[in-house]
Amino acid sequence: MSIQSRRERERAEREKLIITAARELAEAEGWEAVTTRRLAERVEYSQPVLYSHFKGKDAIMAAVAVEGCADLAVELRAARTAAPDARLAIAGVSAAYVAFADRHPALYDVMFSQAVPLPFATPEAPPALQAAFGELAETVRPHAGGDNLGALTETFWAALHGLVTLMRGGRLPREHHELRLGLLLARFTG
Amino acid sequence: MSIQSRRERERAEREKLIITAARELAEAEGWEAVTTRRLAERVEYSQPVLYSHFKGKDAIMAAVAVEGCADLAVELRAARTAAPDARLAIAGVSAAYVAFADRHPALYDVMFSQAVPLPFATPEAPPALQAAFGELAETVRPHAGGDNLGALTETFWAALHGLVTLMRGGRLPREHHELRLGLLLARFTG
DNA sequence: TTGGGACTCTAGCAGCGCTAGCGTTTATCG
DNA sequence: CGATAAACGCTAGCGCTGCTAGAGTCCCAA
Repeated sequence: MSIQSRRERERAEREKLIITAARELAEAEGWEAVTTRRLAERVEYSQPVLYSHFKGKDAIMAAVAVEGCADLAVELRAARTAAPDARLAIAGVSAAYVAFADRHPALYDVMFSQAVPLPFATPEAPPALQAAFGELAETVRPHAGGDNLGALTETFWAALHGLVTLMRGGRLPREHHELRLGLLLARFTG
Repeated sequence: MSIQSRRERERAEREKLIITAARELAEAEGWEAVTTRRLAERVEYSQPVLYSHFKGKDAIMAAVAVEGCADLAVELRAARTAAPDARLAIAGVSAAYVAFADRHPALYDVMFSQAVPLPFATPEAPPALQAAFGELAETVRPHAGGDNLGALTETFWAALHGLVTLMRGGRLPREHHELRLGLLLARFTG
């Protein structure tokens, strides 16, 4: 029994190693630089080993995305609980969200922009993902009034996401970012 | 003189043919199906001909994106001018925007999501792109109050873009779409 | 008619995601 | 302890990608 469990543990460690290596490579050089060959070389195994852990490159990206969601949830929670009132909370959480996307562009992309094989808007979505959304919802709640909290949170999230992605794609000028964020907050804290 | 101009005209026609073929292929099967080989076969020329017109696949995508912007501008203008008042105008334009993204997902992606070699948020941006943004700005203007029109338009656009992309990426449930759009409009038409 | 230049083609490079099948290493059982 | 079988990771290779060098053809001007 102990031998088998040791092998399972080693397998799990290697899987974690693959995910971490993929994330580091992506964050350092972007996802286009994450090839199965480079990834295999980095974890010091041959290419086919990757496929004994994951169905394909997409699945590796999905695993990285889940990790990213957990990290984001932690940061959003910290920003929310550190704020003295609801108004500063939504401002702080928004700033934290944008800062996360800015600090981890490749991670953010795989979480929310790229197509990855993950269930998102369903009860089967990864808990880390639901946790991140939950933090946003708790932040929005005091400003919801009579509106549907879930839908309002989704709308606010979408606005943040749009600001982040359009700016990073060069579609919006960086210089007015703070102004835009302020306008958005004004419209959602009315 | 006439011979040279004929050749230039034929060259321009072929370039247009390439762009149209790329767009049709992308709209029918997505950008991952648009390979230089398939595209060359479709226009009945060899691969290298593509590179005598465009620097690379990215440049072809950029040309398609510009075409898409022109189309979008036309549709937004139609929706805006058909509305009887400012409130219905912003609702109609928003609906037209979302409908455009829904009908032309590949086109929308290359315009606003994918990385393409185009100047966006600068005076050198393609006129078609500025026209599309201008339509949005004219729609937002009556609701701007004392706020900076450009920044407010950018913010509203970002919100629409976020709703569209998160929904199409499976991050937002489709069923609450109308509700979310309504909440957004309520917040921006105060 | 002929020389020269513009133009398009064939063929190929390096790299991609992914996998079949071989060889070694490892655990189990007589 | 020694033989057997299975688990495992490797090498090698497939079909594809974007892109390009260089050969060959065609057309226009003198």
